[in-house]
Amino acid sequence: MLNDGERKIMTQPADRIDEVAQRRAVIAELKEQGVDVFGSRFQVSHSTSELIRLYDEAEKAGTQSGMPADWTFAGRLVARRGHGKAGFGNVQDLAGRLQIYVRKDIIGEEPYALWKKLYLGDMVGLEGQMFRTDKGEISMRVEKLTLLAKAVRPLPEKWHGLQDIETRYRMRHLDLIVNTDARQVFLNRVRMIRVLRNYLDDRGFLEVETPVLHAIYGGASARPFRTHHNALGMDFYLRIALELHLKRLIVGGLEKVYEISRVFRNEGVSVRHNPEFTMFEAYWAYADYQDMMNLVEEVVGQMAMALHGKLQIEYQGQEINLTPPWRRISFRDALKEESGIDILELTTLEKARAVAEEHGVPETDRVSIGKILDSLFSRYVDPKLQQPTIIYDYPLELSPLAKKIPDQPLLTYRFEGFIAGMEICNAFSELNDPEDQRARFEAQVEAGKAGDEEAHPIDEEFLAALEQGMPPTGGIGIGIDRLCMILSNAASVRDVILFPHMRLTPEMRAAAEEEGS
RNA sequence: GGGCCAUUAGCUCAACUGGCAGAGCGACAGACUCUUAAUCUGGCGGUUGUAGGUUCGAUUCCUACAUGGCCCA
Repeated sequence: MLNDGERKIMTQPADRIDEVAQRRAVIAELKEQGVDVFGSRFQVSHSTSELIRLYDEAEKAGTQSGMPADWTFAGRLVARRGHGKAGFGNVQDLAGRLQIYVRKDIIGEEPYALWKKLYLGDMVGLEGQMFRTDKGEISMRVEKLTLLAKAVRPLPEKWHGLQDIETRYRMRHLDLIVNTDARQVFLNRVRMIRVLRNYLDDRGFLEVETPVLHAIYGGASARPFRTHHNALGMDFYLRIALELHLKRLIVGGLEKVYEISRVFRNEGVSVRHNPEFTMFEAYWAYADYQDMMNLVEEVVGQMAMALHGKLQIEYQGQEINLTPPWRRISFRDALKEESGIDILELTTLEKARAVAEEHGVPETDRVSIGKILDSLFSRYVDPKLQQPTIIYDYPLELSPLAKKIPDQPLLTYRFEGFIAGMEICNAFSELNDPEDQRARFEAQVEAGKAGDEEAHPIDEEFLAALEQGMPPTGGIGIGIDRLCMILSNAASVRDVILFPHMRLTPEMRAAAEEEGS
């Protein structure tokens, strides 16, 4: 199978060989000379930033002349400036970049010839002596140069870098090499999740793993993906939430559990939606939704401190203040304030539909009171919730898994947290009355029959667990991707997902069809 | 699902009203032992997203499609 470069060579005269072919030719030449072009283990003694810091400290102590000449580091050659018998380069590792100074009279004839045959993008290991150049840059004077891997493909342009958004998502490795801010986002993400784990582990929560393949989907309002198990001869759904299995563990006496993992929702892709995304859910026996409000405020605050060292962060040009407590307002009051609609007056589907029509709710959303309320709320209230806000006491119709408020038959102990107009968490005092839960499931089935495609079916296994007796429990789910957007100032969810889902390119589709036939 | 915009050299981008498709970087050949977007000299590099249409002539105008982006639902 020919690659693009090779295909081009065959249609071009010999003096018009493209860059990839040139690089392949050099690799062949080096192999001929016995050079290990794709090297093996290399002992790295320091990172670039450590080397710079250590030299800087030695200089301040006046001991730099006694520094060892056998320190090593490794990385990708990202810039090079030649001078005939000497040259400078910049080598990048995860920690940063370090300038290297390569002299023929130091490393020798043959190694210098190898240096001349290096391309931008090649992976190298360096050993040498730290020093400061006349222009003042801490650098390594290379004593030994080891080729660790040749790059067949060139890097994106060094000054403007990789701008093309599509290529950044499809070829994330290039994005990570070239765009330091992209790399920073994913380092932020790692740190965020570490903070979250530490927070929960410190408080005695158990991290567990529950099935991804579900015979019956539930725990959220969403359309599922379907897949098939050949040996069992049955269809499965990819989970849309972690909720129901985790609550079964609460019934089982695990008391405090959490899971951080992928869920799948069969919906469109957008700036805020990827079909698979990372969900965090925690359940805490004997607690309630008030405890969950404190939890989310604390943990998000700790994340912000870990990433930015403060609770005031900037998101898309506006300052967001994450200092607890966040503004708290009930669902009813929030909707009334922004639209004048009082949810307690929408007691029948007819009344709700009339209001919905009046406010221009699309017909497809007018299938149930729940859907209508959801639609009205998203339109009038969501965009107003820029500063962190907790919206509490959600309508019953929207909350099939939350406990009712005793003297408010239409409301539940449920809240959602919003930042920058985005829903970032969803929590409730969990419904633990199995009879009530069965009735809620049945209402979902009715909503499904009425055309709500996001309604879910009855889960008998879950009900059997509830019938065993579940302690009163507080539960919460946090969408990690959106929180990462906010904490990393990313406009699109695709900027915080390493490999966001994209349509097939025509070439990929052709290859897939060939494979399938 | 609807609207708008984009797609030109490996990368980042130009090309006036329809009239010979250009530049910078990278890569190639050469010079250069403190440069850092190194510099200097020389040559190379194109199915203008795909398929049609209008035209003497299309990167440019029209249609459809593909991919991406933005806005709306």
